[in-house]
Amino acid sequence: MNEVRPELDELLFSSLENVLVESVEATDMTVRIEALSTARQATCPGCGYLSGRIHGSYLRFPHDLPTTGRSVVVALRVRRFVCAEGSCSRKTFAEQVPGLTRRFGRRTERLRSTLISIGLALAGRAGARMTDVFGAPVSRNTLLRLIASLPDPPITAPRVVGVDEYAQRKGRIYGTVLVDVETRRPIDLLPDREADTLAAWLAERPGIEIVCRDRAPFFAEGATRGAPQAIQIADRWHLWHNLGEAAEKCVHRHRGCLRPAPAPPDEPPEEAEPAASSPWPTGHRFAERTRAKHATIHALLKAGHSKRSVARQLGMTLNTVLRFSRAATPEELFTGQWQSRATKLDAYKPYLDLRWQEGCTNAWKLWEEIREQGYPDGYGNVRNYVSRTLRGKPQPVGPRPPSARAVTRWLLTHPDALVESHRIQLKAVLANCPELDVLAKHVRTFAHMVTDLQGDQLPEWIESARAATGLPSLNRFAHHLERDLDAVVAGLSQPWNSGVVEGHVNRIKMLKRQMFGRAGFELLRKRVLLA
DNA sequence: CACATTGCGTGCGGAATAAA
DNA sequence: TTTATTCCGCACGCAATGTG
Repeated sequence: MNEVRPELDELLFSSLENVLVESVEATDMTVRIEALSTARQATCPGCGYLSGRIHGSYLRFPHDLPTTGRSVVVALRVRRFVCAEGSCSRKTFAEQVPGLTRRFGRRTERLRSTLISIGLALAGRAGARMTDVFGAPVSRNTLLRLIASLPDPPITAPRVVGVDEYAQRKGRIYGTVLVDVETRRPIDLLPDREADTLAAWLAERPGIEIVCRDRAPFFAEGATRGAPQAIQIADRWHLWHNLGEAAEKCVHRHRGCLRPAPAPPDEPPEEAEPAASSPWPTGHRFAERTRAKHATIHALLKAGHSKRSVARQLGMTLNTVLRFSRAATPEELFTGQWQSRATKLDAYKPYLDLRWQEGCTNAWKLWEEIREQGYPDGYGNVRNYVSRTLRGKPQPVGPRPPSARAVTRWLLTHPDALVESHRIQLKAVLANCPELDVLAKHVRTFAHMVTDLQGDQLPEWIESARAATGLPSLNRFAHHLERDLDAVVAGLSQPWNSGVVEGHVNRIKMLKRQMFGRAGFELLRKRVLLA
């Protein structure tokens, strides 16, 4: 046993000197390590002087890292020293084993730091559940308190700083994240998004040369006041994002142009379906009934039955049978008195067809829409039209038109990265609508500016975009850029990419989701900066 | 926040040890 | 032997830590 001891010290407290392990005993649930401190002297926490005069000793029981799911307790004999320093206010003090214990600590330092890591990664409740599994169960409060006790992370003075907002409570409470764009690390979190707060923060760090921000006015103002020496950059991520939003609005406005022009795909079905000339398309109930009757009557006549007998068998008037027998095809009979009579709905049918193609199959909603446009009658006829005519038609005559969002995505994707079929569809849409084609050209030149750092071309781009007719959202976007021209030109000319900043905003969103409800801003801040 | 647990500071007194 | 000093265990109250 005596030869084992030094090895146990090595194994259990390898990095610690002055700890001697006496014995280890394990039960089902716990492991108990008997150990004692062997240092000759200890430092008085009151005056800082070393003392070797032992006053007494006692056992303390710090919890240690669990092994194999069993909790570990060290039964550690520590000594109390007499402080010989006359000027010191205290008479005795308890020794601490550096790296193992701290004053008042109920856990070893390594268990403590492990719990802190769990807290930083998972925060309160989730972390507490983790510690159960881990074998050192603690409450969520303890984890949060451990995080709170962490020293404030040192805030470095960055050269290129990224600024963005994040939501603590979406729509209500917003804060500001600051990122060192060069090291890609978050440097600080501010509890609000006021220009004053940002200005004060920046003013304390005169070394800042470049501020990457979005075009929110409070950040522009804060940066101007707090870091007048710095170049402001409207970051490219946001520029591109905002362009995307403007583009989607434009496309949505022109959503009527998205249906591909009735070119090649529409012709073959027309040829393949000569019945298209018939006023009653297949699928219509009346037409089906007439076709069925026509077939039955002609079959019976061909089988040798007399017209009178057929009429008796089918419960029809002789006249009816005569009418059917004279018609060679059922289509000849599609000439009822209601046929091709004008209805009040006629004026709205093209609109209804369009909406149906767009995917709106809710008759009530369609009725509400055309009622807005002046349709005087009730819901009934609209329902009939939808259920008989539109629903009877196999809905997509030709491919469904792409959604505004899809077209926007194609517009914003580099042409080379676009799938073949999307490229063809996009080409068709642009050929169909000159305004969208203009939009596409602007998006492409903007993309070129963004990727090739061609900020000097911006004024020209803005002028052209503002003049583009039929694209008010693009005009507005260009107008906004013009108002922040210097920063945007800088953003398009500098290599700083602030996708980094956006990444951190997303990470905060995730951390926040794991954050114990009342833990508050300070804890969130520590987790963002330390985790 | 209220409450429980446990480390800490302190003094007391007996035992051990050293010096007179 | 007496006396001084140190060691050591104990009890008590305070305060830091931990829990729900």
